[in-house]
Amino acid sequence: MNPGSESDSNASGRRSQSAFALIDGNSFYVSCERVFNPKLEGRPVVVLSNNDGCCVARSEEAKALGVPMAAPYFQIQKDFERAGGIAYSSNYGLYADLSQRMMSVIGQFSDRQEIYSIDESFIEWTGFRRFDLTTLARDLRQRVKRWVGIPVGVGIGSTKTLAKAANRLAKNHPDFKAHGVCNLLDLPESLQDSYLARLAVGDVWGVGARWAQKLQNLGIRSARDLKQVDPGWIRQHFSVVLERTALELRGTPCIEFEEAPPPKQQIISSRSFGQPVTTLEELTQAVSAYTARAAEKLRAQASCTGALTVFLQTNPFNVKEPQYHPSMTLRLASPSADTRILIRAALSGLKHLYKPGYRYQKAGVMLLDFSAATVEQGDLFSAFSDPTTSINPRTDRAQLMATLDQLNQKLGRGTLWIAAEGVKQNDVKQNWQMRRGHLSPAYTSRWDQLPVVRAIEYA
DNA sequence: TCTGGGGTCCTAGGACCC
DNA sequence: TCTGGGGTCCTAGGACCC
Repeated sequence: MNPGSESDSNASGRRSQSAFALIDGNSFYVSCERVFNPKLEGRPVVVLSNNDGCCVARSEEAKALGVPMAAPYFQIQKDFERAGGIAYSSNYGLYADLSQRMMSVIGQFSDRQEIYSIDESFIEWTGFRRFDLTTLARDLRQRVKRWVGIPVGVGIGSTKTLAKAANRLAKNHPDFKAHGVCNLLDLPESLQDSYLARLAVGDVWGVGARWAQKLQNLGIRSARDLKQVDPGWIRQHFSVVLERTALELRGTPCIEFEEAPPPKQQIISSRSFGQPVTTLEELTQAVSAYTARAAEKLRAQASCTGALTVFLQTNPFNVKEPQYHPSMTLRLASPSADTRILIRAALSGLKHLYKPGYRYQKAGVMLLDFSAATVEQGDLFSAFSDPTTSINPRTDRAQLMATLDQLNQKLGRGTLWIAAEGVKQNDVKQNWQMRRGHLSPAYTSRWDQLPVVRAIEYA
């Protein structure tokens, strides 16, 4: 673009400017719980991480009570409940389902959508010149609320970072809060800047706690300050990543819009245990279950893995106990996505790592070094069929895994599993399985837990 | 007693190659 | 006294995101 061209030099240059909107669900997990439980409206509500550990979502009322993000629940439980607060265990099945519905409604408002996380989505509105984007955003909000039941905020700007900033303002700034929409493109640059000046530098997308502190020490306190610093200087003193953020604040798009997420380069499956675990037998079950989960994800993106890391961990918060945090990476003879092969490798690693006498708090597996399933490399010694049978180990294996996935998808996770994952005795949970003491029903994904509507009789 | 579970990108330094 | 230059790959660590 010519430096002197209108859209480049003109501060408010709306003419051919790109336009992005960021839409996100307000306190998303809490809002999901509220959809089917309207009694929660107006009350302090938090949703907890796995094992009912930390508060990962807070309603406005809970924030007003001073519950910090990621607060360990056991530390605040007493005060919170005394103040009328309610806590829920994470019900990911429910949140994932409502997320899909929300995303598909949002997708009706543009042909370019990037689903950025379970509760956030960018859409591109570049070239929507005949629309008033603020009005369009309000329509979007209404439709999501009416059709899905989730309240959302919308921020609009000429780059993804500015759309993020606008979204922040839409939620927190009194000028926008009422309508939940902030459209920076509608404002002259001087006014934009005065709003950016109200946004702490640490609230800018891409600026974490570390950099925020360092920036503040240098006198760069707001989004506007960061916008006005020379990007080259930022690159020198921080990194090319933060330089891009600074450029984005100036209206220069540097961050790709990704309609289709690229395949993952690594897959992790790990969990903290419901209770400390000491025996190899329990660890074997847990590691097998996590490996099965990781293998399922691997197949879902049509990859094979060439290597796998197993790790164990004692509770790092328990400083009085002896700590042990070993890991081991195993290479497979040839890339695979077969749960049985992966479990075998993981368990052989586990046997090396396991030492009795520790109270283990967490275990996990990581898959790395992926290749496409379609170009799976044969192994000279196993690729040939046993001449006495008609079994082809490679294709039959893929078919078996596909059948496993189909059944578990159709009939629910846990319909078919590898015996090494263990068997519940009389429906009693194994120690390693996570605690979920405050779980709401799977309203939308289980027949036996559908919400029931009772007729109300009027006198 | 109880403290989440995923991911990505960038950089620096060392090993190694021609 | 003088002691190449350019490249790739891998790993660890540090930052960030939700």
